[in-house]
Amino acid sequence: MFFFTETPLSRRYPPGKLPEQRPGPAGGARARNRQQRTAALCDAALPLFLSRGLETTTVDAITQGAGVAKGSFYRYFEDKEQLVATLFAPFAEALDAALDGCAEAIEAAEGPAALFGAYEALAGDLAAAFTLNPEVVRLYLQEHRGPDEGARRPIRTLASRVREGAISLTEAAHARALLRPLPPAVTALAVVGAVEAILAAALEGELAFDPPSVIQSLVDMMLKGVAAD
Amino acid sequence: MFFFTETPLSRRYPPGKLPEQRPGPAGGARARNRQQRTAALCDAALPLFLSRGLETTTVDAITQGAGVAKGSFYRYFEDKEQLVATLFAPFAEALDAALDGCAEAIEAAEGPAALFGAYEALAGDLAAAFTLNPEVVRLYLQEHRGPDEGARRPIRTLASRVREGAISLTEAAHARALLRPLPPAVTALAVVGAVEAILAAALEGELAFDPPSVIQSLVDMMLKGVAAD
DNA sequence: AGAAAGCGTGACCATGTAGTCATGTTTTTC
DNA sequence: GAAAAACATGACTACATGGTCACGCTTTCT
Repeated sequence: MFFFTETPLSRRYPPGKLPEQRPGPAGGARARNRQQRTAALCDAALPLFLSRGLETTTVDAITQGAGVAKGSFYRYFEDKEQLVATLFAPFAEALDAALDGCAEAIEAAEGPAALFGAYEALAGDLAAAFTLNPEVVRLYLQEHRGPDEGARRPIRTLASRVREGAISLTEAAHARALLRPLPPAVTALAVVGAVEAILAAALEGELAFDPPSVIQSLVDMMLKGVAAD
Repeated sequence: MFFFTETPLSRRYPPGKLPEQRPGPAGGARARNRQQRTAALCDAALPLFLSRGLETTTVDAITQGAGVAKGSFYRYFEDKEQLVATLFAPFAEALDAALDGCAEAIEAAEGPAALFGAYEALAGDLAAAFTLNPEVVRLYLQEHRGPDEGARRPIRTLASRVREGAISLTEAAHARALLRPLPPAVTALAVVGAVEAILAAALEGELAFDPPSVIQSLVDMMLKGVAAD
């Protein structure tokens, strides 16, 4: 029954940097240790990124937080950018899966009911991805419009995928006459922006409503604003 | 006719730091010089903030960009935070005026037509404020969700005012039964988020439509989604 | 006019940071 | 079991940055 006790794959951080000649056997001491150290560094970095900002957080602060020596950081990561990429990898993977799944479901859908079902499934998948590690989502919301430089690059890449995915799904809905005759890009970006703003406020504890009722209101509002009659 | 050649007051940066004993006569050499230097530093800082980020931009880079010695920065500003506050002052002033004006117009409004007029006027005022200095708006969009620390503090303060203003205006509309029965805070934040997302995309040149048609689509979408039938 | 305050400059200092490396230990591989 | 590779550590280097300051010039004020 070991597979029940394993962390779900999508929560696991991938390795950042691998040794050339002797990475060690899978499941061996080195692999286990690598996983543990990688996770310790990422988990120590995340709250620091949130409280001080991505660029102003130092490698020293991260290693101190993780309780390891500075040299260890550079054994497991090339630099801060690679750590950030690692930190976002599980979320990025879940997001891609959700977007791809929705695109396929739309492709296969026959009637409007199946189409709405595809979007509903997407919303559910996204909610699950957010719940996986909400702090990572907070970091995304905090940094995703900053300059595409250095450690922020992986976040900007993710932001591009979000925008492009939203636009392409909106175009699919538009092509099936599910939406009012507005430019799909405008519709998509407005919806993404609205969701992100609500999400940011909710994650900061600035919304005095329980999540289900907020989601209900948001979906209601967006359908009215965006969907064809 | 000198008042026609003056820069509009709202475009002028206020002084950052003032000398204690001899600030000099208004309109005198010192006042003129102070204005010029303050503006040069702010104008040099803005593009650097946009390309490198607020926190990673150094005082050295700013003074080099402005073509002045480092010591001059510290004569006119306490630190980077005060420069940022100065940079946003004209925009913050215009925003406050627009919000206050709208609140007053709502207070005085008798019928729904006057209310919609108030919101239209707000939209116009905001558009004017954005046009005043779009790069400042870009910087706001880039940084407004970062940690409320150091140089970013003035931007976070502005962001709070935006949120609070939007919520309070939405509550006013809600109280007059202009909106569908959704929580005003959710409605307000969603609208602000949608506008900000579209604005960000437009300012980055990522929207292949002319501004008027985008605004038309956005208003259309939001009214349908938010307004009572 | 002359004293006092403000201004402009860039060298300078103290501090903090990214990244390296020599050393000793553990794991892998054969 | 022994050689080679990987690992953990923290001192160390090289450099960048925030902020200061002494000096010479300009403006203000009386």
